[in-house]
Amino acid sequence: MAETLTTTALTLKDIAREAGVSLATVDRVMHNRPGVRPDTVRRVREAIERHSFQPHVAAAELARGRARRFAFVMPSGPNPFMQQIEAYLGEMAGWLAARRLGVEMVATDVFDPSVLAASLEALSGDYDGVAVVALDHPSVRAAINDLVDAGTKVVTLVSDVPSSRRHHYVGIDNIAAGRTAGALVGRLVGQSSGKVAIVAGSQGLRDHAERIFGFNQVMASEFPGLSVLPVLEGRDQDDRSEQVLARLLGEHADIVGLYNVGAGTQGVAKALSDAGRDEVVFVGHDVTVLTRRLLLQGVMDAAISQNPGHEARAAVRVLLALARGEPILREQEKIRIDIVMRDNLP
Amino acid sequence: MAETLTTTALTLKDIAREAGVSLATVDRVMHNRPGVRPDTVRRVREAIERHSFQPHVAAAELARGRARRFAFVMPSGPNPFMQQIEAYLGEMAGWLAARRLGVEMVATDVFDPSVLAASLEALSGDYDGVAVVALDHPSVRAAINDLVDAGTKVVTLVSDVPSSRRHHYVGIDNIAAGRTAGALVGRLVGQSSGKVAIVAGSQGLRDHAERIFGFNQVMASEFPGLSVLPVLEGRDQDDRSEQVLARLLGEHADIVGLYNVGAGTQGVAKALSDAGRDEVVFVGHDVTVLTRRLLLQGVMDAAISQNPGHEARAAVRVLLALARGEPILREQEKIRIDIVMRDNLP
DNA sequence: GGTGTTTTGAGGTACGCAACTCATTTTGAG
DNA sequence: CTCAAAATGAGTTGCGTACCTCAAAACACC
Repeated sequence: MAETLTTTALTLKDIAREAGVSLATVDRVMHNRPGVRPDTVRRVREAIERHSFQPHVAAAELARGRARRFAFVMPSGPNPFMQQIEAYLGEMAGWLAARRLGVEMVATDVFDPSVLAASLEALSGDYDGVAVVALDHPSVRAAINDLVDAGTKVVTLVSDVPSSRRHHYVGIDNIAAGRTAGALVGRLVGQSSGKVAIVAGSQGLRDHAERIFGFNQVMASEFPGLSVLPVLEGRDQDDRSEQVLARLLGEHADIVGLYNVGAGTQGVAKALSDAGRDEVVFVGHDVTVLTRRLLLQGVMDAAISQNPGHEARAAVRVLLALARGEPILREQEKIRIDIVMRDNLP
Repeated sequence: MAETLTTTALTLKDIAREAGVSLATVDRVMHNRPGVRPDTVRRVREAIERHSFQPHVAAAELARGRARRFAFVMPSGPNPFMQQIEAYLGEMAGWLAARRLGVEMVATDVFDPSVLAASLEALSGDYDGVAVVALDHPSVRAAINDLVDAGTKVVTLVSDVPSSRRHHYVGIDNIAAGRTAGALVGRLVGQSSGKVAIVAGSQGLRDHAERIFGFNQVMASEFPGLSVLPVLEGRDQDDRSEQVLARLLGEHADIVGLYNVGAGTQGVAKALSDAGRDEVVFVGHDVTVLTRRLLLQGVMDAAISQNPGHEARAAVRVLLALARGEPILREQEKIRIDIVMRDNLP
């Protein structure tokens, strides 16, 4: 009836006795320190295995004394999504303090590879872990690898650098996000013909490119009657997004769907309403004060969201687990693609 | 440029010096032990506030010695959702062991108030925390309150008992879930007239009743052209759900939408396909092996999901935070209503 | 057998806090 | 002013690990 999921209550001392060695030797084995004969190592390892011994995380943490420092390298300038991440880190202040974790924000121009790389290099040695919103570029990749080689734990946040040796990526699968957007636009349009517009920040950004790729995939295979117009680039700015979209709306009277890949949402919404085209199915990204209002007003039909709070917390937890040498709860740290409509606004 | 979010590195000793008292007195204040003058209490509290001092969680955990025990009271019998929760707890085994947390599963008949109440009473005194999938019934409420009075931390899981004094509810807002289902059915149907069917387990179950309420709310206000048929009760069983739905489909040729509130999904799907009505928009709950397949096949159009892994982990984290007297990260522990379609299947 | 090197044992300290005891000081009532 | 009660100080122990030193033992090599 009552089934226990955990067992351990042993200490290092028990392992030492079990393996017939002293505490010091067990300690050497546990931390891969030299000076233990291979045969002895094996005996100790076996004793650990046999009881599936786990060091008491509280004791380990206390014993090491030294506090840990993490750095979050984020875009400078006003970006609502990043501000939310920062805000959530602020909310964790108590949690962090109780664990003697120091988290520092480092603002930099993440869109300039050399500047970003320099910022990363500057962190070397001072931090136990670094979370970075990274551009995928050779010099950035090299900077990340240098950090890793120096023993710093590195996670990429929101935007990945898969070719680097970063330990983990905390963010969504952007191709799947684009596919989801495509499925939503297609389904919500609910008719078999018409045109669909895409507004992106830049096709040079990895995440935007991936989203567009996924979007087109679904449109082509599942909604062949809908024709996708060439991608507009709004540089994630409101005014520019508004201009390019307004022109497009003027040229095509039969636009029935719109996918806004990045930011600049305010401008997109304005172009739509100024043109009197509120009936166009409008799917965008992220739940912010603005998109929340647009959803409630019915201007936006759905938002694809990656929970910034979850990303912030996941990044911290992953860095901490990496630093402690603990396994990562992959399922927990996976960032899900949320579909947010008016009625499930968080 | 680099902005620090945390400060603390103080110890109890520093607070004692700061307040001009001894360690013993600080300890008395921290743990609300008697024998300290109100004025002294104030001085110590102020010193703690001033530096926003937080006890080192690792040191505190280590010092208390005793391991913590939590019990999960779950429905007996095969229930995929509950099995998933149990599985996720299993995945946390290492995490739990490293923190010397014992988690035990207690299977019981949660649908029988007296049996459930008795199971809860039996736990009294043995556990630091209890998570329970609870029926909302006076005797269950009383049992929960008794546990709380005995100092045990109690969280309700999946299904709440709001009238009890449980410390926390880990689960979704079921009215909002129903509203979300309504919005999806309405939008995906994409036409202004037709009938919509509802299959529920029982209208006596709190969560089902709430979902139906939310669903009807949205249908009435936003999709007046769609008429909702009387609720079918399938007792969460496949065969019964299939029978009642098959009969209804025979009676109404103009059913365009279907909301399956609880389990019995297999039967619902079978009734639909046997009747050759695959075009009906079908929205249900939870991502299981079955619903995943149905979504991929296009039989189901969307699933409203509450992440069971998140619920399991949140319950453990909340119980631990409660037991330690730590604040709860509400944003983190809030269970979101996920909309899952084919392209964002987790 | 002697020498030098590697491996191991033994032991200690520190980490920050909880929980406790016991002695001492302060306070307030009579 | 006295005495008991209340308040406070001082100190101890233990939690399980990390990290360090020093000495002893085992070993390899000539």
